[in-house]
Amino acid sequence: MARVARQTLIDDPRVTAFGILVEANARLERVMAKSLSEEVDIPLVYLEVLLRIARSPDRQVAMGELAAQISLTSGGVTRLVDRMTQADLVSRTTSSADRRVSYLGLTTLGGATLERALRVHLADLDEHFVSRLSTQELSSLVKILDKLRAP
Amino acid sequence: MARVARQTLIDDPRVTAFGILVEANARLERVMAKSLSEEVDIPLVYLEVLLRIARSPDRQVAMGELAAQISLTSGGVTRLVDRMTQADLVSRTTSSADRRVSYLGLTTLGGATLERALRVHLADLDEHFVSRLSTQELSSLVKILDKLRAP
DNA sequence: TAAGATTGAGGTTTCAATCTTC
DNA sequence: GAAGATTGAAACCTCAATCTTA
Repeated sequence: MARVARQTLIDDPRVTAFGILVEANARLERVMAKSLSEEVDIPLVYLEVLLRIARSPDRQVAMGELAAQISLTSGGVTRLVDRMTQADLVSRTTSSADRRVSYLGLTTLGGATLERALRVHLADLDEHFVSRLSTQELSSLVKILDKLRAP
Repeated sequence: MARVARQTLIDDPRVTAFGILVEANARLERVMAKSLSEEVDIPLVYLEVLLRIARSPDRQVAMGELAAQISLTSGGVTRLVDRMTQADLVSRTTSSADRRVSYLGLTTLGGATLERALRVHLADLDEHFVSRLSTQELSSLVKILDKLRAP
């Protein structure tokens, strides 16, 4: 019957599974963002940017690469970096090899802010993420999610 | 040493684990959104709303409940529903029991759009989500993420 | 007074067009 | 012409204040 078929479509376990992923992610991001905003006075995306820079070779990232890593468009990253530059957290330097690309680095304040933010973030992760899972569950989760991450 | 400590903080496995969750989620949402936009001409959040309504008792949801489910503020939901009403996908009806609350239901077009969108969405899920995991991995993932979802 | 929803103001992101450099 | 980054316009969301009903 059509009605039964429609019901099945709506409650399809694949749809539900994806929904649970989205919900878990949204909830965690909300919690992390609130905490960072209150205790370090930066939005969550700032931490993501600072972290990507710190983890990059020579602690420098090209704008385009950063855009891909944090899932924003190039225009979005341009403005985001504008704000972070205004706040003296990052600084731009144009590449000497290819003057179209501009590299992003941490300022002194940016490095210090990253460290403060990471301590707050780790406490949040312990409270809302790690403590809810066993060691095995956490490693399974990472292993599985990693398969979903690559293009 | 300070330098070693900082390095460890940046590469802490808990931070990395959360980062992988965010990346996997972002990538999947991007893919799903692109596909829905191209093939059904609706944003991903429209599907989320249509689905929440269809899954609710009597196929009706209060605005506030919807806001909690899809992780938006009440103001955000008001405008989202405005747009969807404009597109004749949903309709508001004020509750007779409590005239402060307004319930959201599917229009005929909304129901048909939901069905079309779900078929596209399921194909995407198979291609980018389900096919990358074993049956066991998928069920593990759901079980683990479910623990991270509750408040 | 409190709860549910809406509105105005402000901030962030996307999309498309543009500018610069290769 | 193509790639990397930026800009203007528009879309969307949040926050706080407001309106309505309980």
